[in-house]
Amino acid sequence: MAEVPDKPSLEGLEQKWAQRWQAEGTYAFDRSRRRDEVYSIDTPPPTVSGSLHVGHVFSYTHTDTVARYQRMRGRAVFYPMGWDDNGLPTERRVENHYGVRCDPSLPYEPAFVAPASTPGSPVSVSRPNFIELCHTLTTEDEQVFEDLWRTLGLSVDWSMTYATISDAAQRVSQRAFLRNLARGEAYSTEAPVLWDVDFRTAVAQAELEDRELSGAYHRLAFASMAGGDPVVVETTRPELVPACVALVAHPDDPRYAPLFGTEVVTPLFEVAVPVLAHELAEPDKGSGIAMVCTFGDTTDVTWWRELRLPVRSVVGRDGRLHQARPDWIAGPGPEAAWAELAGSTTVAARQRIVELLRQGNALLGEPRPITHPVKFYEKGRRPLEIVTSRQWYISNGGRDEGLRQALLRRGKELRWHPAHMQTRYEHWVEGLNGDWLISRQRYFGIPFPLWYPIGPNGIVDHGHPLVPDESRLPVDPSSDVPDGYHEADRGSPGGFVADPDVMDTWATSSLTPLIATGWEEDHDLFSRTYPMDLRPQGQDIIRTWLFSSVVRSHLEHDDLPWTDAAISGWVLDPDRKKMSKSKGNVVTPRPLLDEFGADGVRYWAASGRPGTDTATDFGQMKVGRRLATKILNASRFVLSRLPDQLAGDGAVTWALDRSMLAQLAEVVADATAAMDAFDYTRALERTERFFWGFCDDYLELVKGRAYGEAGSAGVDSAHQALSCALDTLLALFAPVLPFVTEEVWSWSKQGSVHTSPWPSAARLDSAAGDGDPLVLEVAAAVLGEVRKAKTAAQRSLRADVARVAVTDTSPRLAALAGAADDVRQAGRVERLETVEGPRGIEPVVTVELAGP
RNA sequence: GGGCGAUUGGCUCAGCGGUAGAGCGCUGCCUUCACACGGCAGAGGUCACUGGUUCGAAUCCAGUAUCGCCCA
Repeated sequence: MAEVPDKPSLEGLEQKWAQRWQAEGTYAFDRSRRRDEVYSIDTPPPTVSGSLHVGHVFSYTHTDTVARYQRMRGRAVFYPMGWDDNGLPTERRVENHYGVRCDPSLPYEPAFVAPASTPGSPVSVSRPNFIELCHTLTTEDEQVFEDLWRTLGLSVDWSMTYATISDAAQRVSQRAFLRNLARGEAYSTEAPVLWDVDFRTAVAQAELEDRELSGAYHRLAFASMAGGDPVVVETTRPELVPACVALVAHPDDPRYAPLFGTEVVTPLFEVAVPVLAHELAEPDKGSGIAMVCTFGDTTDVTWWRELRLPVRSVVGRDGRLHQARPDWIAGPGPEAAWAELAGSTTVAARQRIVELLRQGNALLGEPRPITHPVKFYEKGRRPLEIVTSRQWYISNGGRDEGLRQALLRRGKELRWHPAHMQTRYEHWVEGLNGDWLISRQRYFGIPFPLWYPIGPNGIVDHGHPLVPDESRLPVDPSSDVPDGYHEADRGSPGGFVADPDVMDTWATSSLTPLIATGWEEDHDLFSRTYPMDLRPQGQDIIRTWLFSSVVRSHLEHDDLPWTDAAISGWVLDPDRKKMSKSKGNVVTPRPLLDEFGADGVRYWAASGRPGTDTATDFGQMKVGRRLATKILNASRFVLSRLPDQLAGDGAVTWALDRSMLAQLAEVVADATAAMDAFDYTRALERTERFFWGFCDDYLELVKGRAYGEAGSAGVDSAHQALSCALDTLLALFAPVLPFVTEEVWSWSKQGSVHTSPWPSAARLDSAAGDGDPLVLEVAAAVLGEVRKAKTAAQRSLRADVARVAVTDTSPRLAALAGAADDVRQAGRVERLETVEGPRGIEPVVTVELAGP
């Protein structure tokens, strides 16, 4: 039966088995199984517009080892793939790829064909055309990802694939939003928001990052209306002087206490503003008194809100100062000053106003250069501005202490791997300072399923949005019409207007546990897969994806979306530097798979425990490939020795064989415990260490007997033990090395190793009977001494040995006796003598080689 | 500024209270009938530093330093 190739090879295994697995439905989810028999995985949907790098391979392999283990444990594994093709990253890629720019004012062109090559300046296209291009490109990108995943051997059920821009995902996303709205968890409000002037959209707290920027403190003189010396303010943003609404100092600051309640006059613009007290003013910073502008930074927003200050906005959504003169700037001097600044960017305005201040003797001394942290959108290139606009929010505990505490409790309920990642979650939730801003002023995304009534007076009523029935979802309010209205009512008094925004990507991807499991779309599937078991993801998106998913499930179902979260570490470049496109050190996975094979690359990936940063290590991939080759060859040896039908009663009787199985039983127990704790690395290490010993020692010791050289005694036992050990080892390696194990499995068996049962330590223990691990240990040690003597004498390992004398303790000699014949055969030893030493003696092995 | 993690042979890492481990690399040997994309063996470390707890610390505690990441 065994069809063992003469020259087994790893070449082509990926293609061969990927096709076979697909054709045979090896990884198909069995949806007849009950929830408690299912293992359900919330796979991170990769951003298909992003470039593939070795980090993807790393973390997705981790998840796959868990999936494969659970499958072998008898669970029906629900392991779908998703594509995150919705949102800003896709828009950017489409803009760059085709050289286009979306202009929502243009009409749809049915015959539009994308430019073949990137022209010099972007071509403006209508919103529907733009969205078509997004769909076209993401479809291509998804195919590239899927091909890679198949080559890597991810055991996903490809029939369950979802995309975050699909109709089903849009329905789920809009439905979840409408329910948030109905329960009062979603609301819109007009408020200051952080605004990226290049992307022209609001951004959420979770998407901010601080960057160190060089700037300068400018000392500005504000004349006091109470008389006396001017008040000196130090600011990094003098261009915001026209937006100044107050000065604040710390309430305990004796320098400014006498001024509280008085007014000062802003330089150049001659606006009277109050001097106020607030704890957030830092006496050590600059002159200790700050200019409050609407709005220069987030502290300004706090002061504006808590001190109930007016809004005097000067920066527009394009990042430029308004053209029109604000009405609080009046008089010849101020108006002339404004005219100098109107319409310019903040950077240009800053330069100009410094000159004007200097001319007006309001600038004291020269600007003092500093570096300071400035808030950026994580994908942005210019500092964020703060503008006031109407936006949609979902409660996330940032403004509701009860909800915050509930979400912190959810974080404690979740089992984190590694455990310390929970701290990241807690710190984030504790530090939230506002609700979750989910609206984005962009195009390729899921629209808010909302319209607003327009009063007879033409005023839009944002307080009473018109919502569709859930059965109508998904809706696009820009083309669909609210119930009870006609298209002709759009935009007219007494009619309606569509919400123009789309939801942020995270507002949809926070719902992947609901999208993947078919919430309200496929009740049967949902009942078998939700709540899910595992969320695997990167540590960088704990505050975004993980947290927002917890928020949505908590609000929608009052539960956690999964029981376990496995957080993977970073993949670093070969020099342990973090990979980034800008450094140009990104390693792409295709060439690695070609060079080392999927098993080799997976072996490297599996060396990274959850949460551990791991350097890209070609050496480890080479080692993995060598291990795969070794498995191939050792298996060929074992299987080619075995008869078609194992003879005898199937019992393992020989002491050495029983010893090996007893050792293997320990390995299985250890590996099983490790896999249960998501420690695939330890499971692999234990298996691998045993396997090399198995090859170096046990196979050498058993070789002669398995060949039948020593007569029939123990032949059946050897065959039985070899067969059992091989099956066990293949199963233990299968989660990490799916291709080589499947290939070898197919030489002697029907079906897939990946759907065979995970080995049982108890079964091996029972097969080992009274087997004592010490037998193989001592026999291997003696054999090792024999090899060492031959190596030292520069002789071939086949050289004959006249005599071996072993001095050791009684129990160890007794163990050796059980394998004496095997040791003599393997070492080509003529005489094996033993001398019993006292307890605690160090073993001594004397080897006398035969003549040359 | 606050927090989290790391610091073990040249490199990558395991060990986490009882005489320092693995792989890679390096050196030497072996053309062995499963494997030369191999095998066997050898050399190589005062476990970052300073204190403390303990009969005993790489392992527990405190502090210091360096590195990485997260949040201000």
